[in-house]
Amino acid sequence: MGTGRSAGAPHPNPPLRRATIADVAREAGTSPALVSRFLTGNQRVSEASAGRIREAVDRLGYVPSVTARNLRLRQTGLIALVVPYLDNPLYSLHATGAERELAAAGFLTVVCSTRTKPDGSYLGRSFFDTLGAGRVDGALIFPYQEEVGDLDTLRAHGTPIVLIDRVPMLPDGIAPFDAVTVDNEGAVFDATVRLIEDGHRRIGIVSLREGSLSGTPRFRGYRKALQAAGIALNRDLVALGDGSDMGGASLFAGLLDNGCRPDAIVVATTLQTRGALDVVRRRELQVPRDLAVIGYRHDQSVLWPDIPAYRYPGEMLGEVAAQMLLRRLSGKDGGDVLSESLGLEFVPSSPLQMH
Amino acid sequence: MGTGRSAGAPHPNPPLRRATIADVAREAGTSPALVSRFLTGNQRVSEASAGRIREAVDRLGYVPSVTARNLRLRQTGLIALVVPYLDNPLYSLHATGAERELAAAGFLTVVCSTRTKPDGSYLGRSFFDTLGAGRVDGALIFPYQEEVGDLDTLRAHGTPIVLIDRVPMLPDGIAPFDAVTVDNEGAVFDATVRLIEDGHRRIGIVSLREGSLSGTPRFRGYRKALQAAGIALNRDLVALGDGSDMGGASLFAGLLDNGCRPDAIVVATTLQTRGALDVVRRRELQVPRDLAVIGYRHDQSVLWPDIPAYRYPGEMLGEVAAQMLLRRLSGKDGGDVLSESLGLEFVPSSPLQMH
DNA sequence: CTGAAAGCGCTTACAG
DNA sequence: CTGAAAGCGCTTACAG
Repeated sequence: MGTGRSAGAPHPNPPLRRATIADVAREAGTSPALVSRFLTGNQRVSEASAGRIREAVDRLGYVPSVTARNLRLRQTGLIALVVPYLDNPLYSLHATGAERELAAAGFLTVVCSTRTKPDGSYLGRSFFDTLGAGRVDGALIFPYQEEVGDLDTLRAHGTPIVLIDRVPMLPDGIAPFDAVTVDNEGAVFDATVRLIEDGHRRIGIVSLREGSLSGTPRFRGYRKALQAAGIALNRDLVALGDGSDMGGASLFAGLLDNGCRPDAIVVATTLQTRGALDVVRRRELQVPRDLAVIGYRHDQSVLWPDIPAYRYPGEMLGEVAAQMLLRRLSGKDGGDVLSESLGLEFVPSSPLQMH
Repeated sequence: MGTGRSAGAPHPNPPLRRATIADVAREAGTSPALVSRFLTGNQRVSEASAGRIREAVDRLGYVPSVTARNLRLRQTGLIALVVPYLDNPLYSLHATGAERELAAAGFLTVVCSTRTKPDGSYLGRSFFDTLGAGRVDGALIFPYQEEVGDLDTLRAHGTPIVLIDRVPMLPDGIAPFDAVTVDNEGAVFDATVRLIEDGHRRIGIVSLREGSLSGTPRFRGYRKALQAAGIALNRDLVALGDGSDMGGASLFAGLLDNGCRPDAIVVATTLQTRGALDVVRRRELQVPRDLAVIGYRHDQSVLWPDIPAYRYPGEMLGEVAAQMLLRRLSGKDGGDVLSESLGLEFVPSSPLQMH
């Protein structure tokens, strides 16, 4: 089953010159200005003119040039969605939500992944300079810490920006950005409290590195919940590190094997949850009998075994961020920085229950 | 854990007028034409001029207007990726592969989903008309049968198109399109042959509706393999229908329950495979002991239980399609229709093996 | 190597 | 309600 290639029939090429607004005006016996007014609907046009223009448009199959319109209006009709990768379901959910909102408002969504998969290399400031050069009307950005300075470069071009998922530490001199964030601290706090209420005391956590943008709030939620219950933090029960499913599997297995004997574990990202469940399955652990596990999930994922989980609101994140950017573009918001935080829904069990 | 909102510090707005090429020319004491020649690198410029222009550019922080350039050059630097949904990993893989290739060639990728999730409604011809109005330089399209006529509308605008995954039936009068397809017939044929070689005779299939663009070649592969082995086709062993994971679960469960007693089943799409595995798990079937199952998978998916599967080359599909479109845009290909078919790799077991 | 001029296809004050 | 004209910011023959 290899890769085939073939070349078949001749390819048709339609080199027809496209009609312009001047052509339409000539055909309708009027001026380009009037045609423009009719088409944009910005000003009244007499019924007689309207009819003739309509006919001319039909006859010539006229479609306005968006590029020319954009040059004149100093806009692009484009919004960039900047994410690390596209093949992570996390980000494709952002794209789904954002694209729907933006399309409804007449914008096209440009996707840009800042790290190309193999070497994880970073596009760098030149990319943001390019984006800022009037290439798009605005940008939805899932930010990495290292990009912060470049984001300000982009903003200096006058491009409105809304951050998605988290807000990086801003150095002095960098004003805050509009942002839609996720309440990871709340979710992990909530998860830990649930486990405590179920009588667990040796509660482990698998999460991202502390000090990282995503890891810090999660760990804080865990710590606060223990603290509130008067349970001492046991470092042996804490496994922070790589966020991939492989990483999650290693960290989770580490907690099982380092002698700390957890009776419950919170896994604080979707990918790590997948990896942890792989360990659970391979070791044939009975959850929650042998061990209680609460994880993270995306909207779509099916978990097995079917543990409770917090649902990352990926699609809504893109949606809300897009709405915020559209509000910003409409100029209706004052000068205040916009900020919104989305909660994670607790899902006791997978939706796919049958047979 | 609800949804919070807040408004904080004042928002900075940088209303600076962007420098134009005329500003640079004035600053450098030369003409816009020369600045343009220097920046595009299209013609020689004296060292003296070059130096002054470089300085002026730096001093003014000049960044060329892509829109103006586009109007003049009658191009957009944009390629559309048109898919049904964005939240299906299938399509986000296309996006990943395509975006990487296109970005390397200096193009931005515009994503357009033709069906909005809730009602499955279709954007329709007007969408393709909009796209064709010089909005993009080309399009990568995952086609639905119902869109075929509209595709020709788009092509009539002169927009180069490459089809992804499959080629719809073209009515008379519609010339064929460049396309990168997937050899689903080969994969299902191969899977069925494997099962036959393992001694199975009552081999069932879960797949998409016959007559559909995706279902027809798969079923053909199944039928041919049986035929080649002299095994009669048993309609009771054939379960074709809905392509979702829910659908796959139902169809698979149907085969188990309709009395036809299959000893092996081919599941011919990724989502259906997920659903089928859900049934396997809930019924605690031992595979392959009780039943041999061969499925489909994406690059990323982890299967449990860990059955053999054919890997859909999603990312490479986007990549190859992008390359084909770029070749077409470069005008290096003659008039022949381009066509390429990608095979599905057989994966005996999941990559995530550990602990 | 360099400049003046035209033009890409629109939209919008400015007059009438 | 309508038209002539200017201009959005580039690039590229056309001259020199």
